[in-house]
Amino acid sequence: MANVQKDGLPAYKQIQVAIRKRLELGILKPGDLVDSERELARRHGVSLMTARHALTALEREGMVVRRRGAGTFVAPPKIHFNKLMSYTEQMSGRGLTVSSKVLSLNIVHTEQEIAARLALPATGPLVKLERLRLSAEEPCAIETCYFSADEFSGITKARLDRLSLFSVLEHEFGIQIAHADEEVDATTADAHAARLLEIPPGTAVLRIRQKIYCTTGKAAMYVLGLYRSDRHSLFIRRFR
Amino acid sequence: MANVQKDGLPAYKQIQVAIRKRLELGILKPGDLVDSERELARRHGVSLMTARHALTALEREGMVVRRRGAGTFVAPPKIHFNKLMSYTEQMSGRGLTVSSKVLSLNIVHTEQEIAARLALPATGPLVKLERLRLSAEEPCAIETCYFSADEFSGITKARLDRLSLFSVLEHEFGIQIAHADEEVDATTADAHAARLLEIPPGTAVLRIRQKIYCTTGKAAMYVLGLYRSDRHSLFIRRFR
DNA sequence: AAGTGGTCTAGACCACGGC
DNA sequence: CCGTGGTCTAGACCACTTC
Repeated sequence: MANVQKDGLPAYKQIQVAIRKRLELGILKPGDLVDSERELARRHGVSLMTARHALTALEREGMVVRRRGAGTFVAPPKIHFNKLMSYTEQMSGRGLTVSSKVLSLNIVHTEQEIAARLALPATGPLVKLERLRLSAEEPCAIETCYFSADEFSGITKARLDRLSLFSVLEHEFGIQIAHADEEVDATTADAHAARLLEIPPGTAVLRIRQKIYCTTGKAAMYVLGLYRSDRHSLFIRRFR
Repeated sequence: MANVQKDGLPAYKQIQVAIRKRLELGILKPGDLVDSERELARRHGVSLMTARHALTALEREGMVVRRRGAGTFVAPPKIHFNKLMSYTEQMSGRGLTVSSKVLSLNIVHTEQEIAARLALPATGPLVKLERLRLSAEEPCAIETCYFSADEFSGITKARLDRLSLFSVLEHEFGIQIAHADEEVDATTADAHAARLLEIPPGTAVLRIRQKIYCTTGKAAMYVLGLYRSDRHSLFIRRFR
């Protein structure tokens, strides 16, 4: 049968990878017509539903646009909508060099509200990791992460200077990150944040509170981020 | 065959409606186990893939959470993630009464950048509709919409005071809205905006620029929104 | 072991777009 | 008209969770 996954990757994801590669190589350019569902199915030796699955997911990422009767087209910009990526991943995907400075890393017992959001005991020990994110040597964002100290012990300061927190969690702790629910609003930088971000106090910044879930359905991490609004926009795609 | 759509609604959407109704009636509460794919398929007389489609889409809206091996559960909050809704629709969905005040409604020829974003001629006539959005008599947002004056002529000031712009476009102009690409950032209210929103100048506000597309793939409208950050949060769900 | 979601097949008909 | 995406069938096996 053709549905044997000889490698670990499902067929529909392999199709996505193939399309993404054609985009990176410049074979496909924005506006171009992507192979139709039937064409993809034939070429990859899969059924229509599988080829369809690949394209539908790519559309939700904003990579392609599908139009009934017309075809599937490569979307204009190179922005990944609705794609959960760590700061490191997002920025390096745009060719920007990023670095992080760990401002503080300690264990707290007093953040009852955040512990509750992670469905942990109110006084449960939490790792609180505060990092300043820099891109091209300029401070851009402050991210404060909270996660269970019991589950993720041994996260060292040294690692997080260069590695993505996501990759550390995924590779070294075997966590599979599934999705994040985010609350976005605007606020003004207080004195502390303004000094770190090198902006005047009272400047508007984008605030994002993330609750990150893993595939088991558990909330694994809570992140509070403050982003310089002159350096950041959030791109999202919403469907009717 | 069972796949005849005797009414206009596809089977998978009918299943969604049924689940949503059970939630509204209180039969289903957050945390509850939703019918499994097989159960839904049997009950609605559809195939597994169709029942599955219904649940998958509900998950992307944040209404349910799916866990392999365990089941599908009703998600805790009552927030619709990633669901494109007009201001009117969003607010009335939360039981808030909204009203709009049309600040200006005229035709402009000078907004070249916005015309370009809508793929219209640079000097093409654009309807510029500026509205103040109020919720419970309090000013909450300023929304400035731009759309082609040629295509959408006859939009009257009177209608837009109470009707959703989306519903006017969809019902009276036969437009089917498909999705919106949005750019979100933070900025400070200038004197004009601050006066209208009744906040001190310099307050941080959430700025959302929307490009709204219809099912034909055409960009139908461009919207610039300024939202009081003490009254608004944007909720989104992103996937890995 | 039983039940769940995740992937997949090999077809089908429909609605729509462009020629 | 033909090709496209949108919906749908009636099954199948796998990986996983729960008991």
